[in-house]
Amino acid sequence: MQIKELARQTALSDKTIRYYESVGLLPPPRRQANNYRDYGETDVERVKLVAGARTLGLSLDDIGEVLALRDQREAPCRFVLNLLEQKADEIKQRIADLQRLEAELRQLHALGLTFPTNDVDGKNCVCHLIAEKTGKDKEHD
Amino acid sequence: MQIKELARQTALSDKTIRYYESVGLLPPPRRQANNYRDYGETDVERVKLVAGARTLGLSLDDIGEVLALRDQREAPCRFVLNLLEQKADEIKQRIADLQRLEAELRQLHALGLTFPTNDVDGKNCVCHLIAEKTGKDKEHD
DNA sequence: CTTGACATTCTAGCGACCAGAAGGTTTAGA
DNA sequence: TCTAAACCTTCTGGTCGCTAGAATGTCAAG
Repeated sequence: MQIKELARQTALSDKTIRYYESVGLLPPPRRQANNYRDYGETDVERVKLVAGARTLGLSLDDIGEVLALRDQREAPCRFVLNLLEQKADEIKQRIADLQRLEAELRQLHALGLTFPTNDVDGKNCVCHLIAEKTGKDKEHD
Repeated sequence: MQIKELARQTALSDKTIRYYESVGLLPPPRRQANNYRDYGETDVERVKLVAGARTLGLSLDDIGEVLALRDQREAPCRFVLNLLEQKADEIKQRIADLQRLEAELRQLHALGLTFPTNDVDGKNCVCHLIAEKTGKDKEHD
C-alpha cells in the first residue's frame, strides 16, 4: 500500500504521515522497487492509534511514549488510562478559563455598546477599557 | 523610560516588547545617546492596549488592525466591538468542542477501567478503542 | 576596578503540521 | 509516441507568539 492509501484509510494527509515518520512516531517503512513507501495493515493500525489519540488531545510526545511501551511488548493501558484522566482534568481547567474569558468578552462588548464609537483615544471608548485591563488577568487561551 | 520600566508597567517582558516592535505593532522608539530604547507615556498606553487585547484572546494581527485604525485617527471602536463579539462566539464554539472532548475522555477512561491492563495489542485494551476512533471526529483543541 | 544590572543584536527553538519547489515514476489516453 | 495526470521523493521555509541563549556594550555603585 502506498502512502496515499494509508492516508485515505486514516483520514490524515500524506504530508502528516511523513512528518510522523520524521519525528520517530512511525518506523521507516519498507520501500517498493521505485523507492516509494510500502505500508501494511499493522501500519494502518499504528497510524489509526496516533490519529485517535490526537483527536483526544494527546501530544505527539505522549503518543510516542504509548507507542514505545507497546513496541517493547509492555501493555500501555495503565499508562494510557492515567493520560486520559490527566488530559480530562487539563481540559476541564481550560474550559473554566475560556468560560471566564467569554463572559468578559460579552460584558465588555455590552459595555462598549453604550459608548460613542467615534472616540479615537478618549476615555469613552471600549479601546480604553481594554488598555485598562492590564495586570488584572492571569491566564488565557 | 527604558525598556525594562515599560515592561514593568505593562507586565510584559522586555523580550516581548522588542518582539512586538519587530513585527510592527510598536513603532521604532526614540533612542537614548547610548542607543537604548527610550519610551514615553503614549508608548505605555499603546503597549497596555496590546496586552489587554491579548488577554482577551485577540491575535496580534487583529490588534495590528485596531492600532492601524487608531494611527490613522479613525476610531476603531466599532471594529473592536465586532472583534469582541466574533471572538466570544469562537470561544463559545471552542468550549462546546472541549466539553464534548472531556466527556469522551472520561467515558473512555471509565470504559478502560473495566478492561485488563496487560493486553498489549488485543481488543480488550483501551488503546484499541482509541485506534477505532479514527474518522468519527471532526475537530478539537 | 570590578561587579552587577541594565541594554543591544542575532539566532534558534517550541508544536504540529502545511505549502511549495524541483524532480522521479507510472499509467492512461490521443 | 508523446504527453498529461496522478502519484511519489526530498528539502526548505512558513505558521503563531513568543522564549532562551550567545556575544557584546553601557553605566552606576562599592
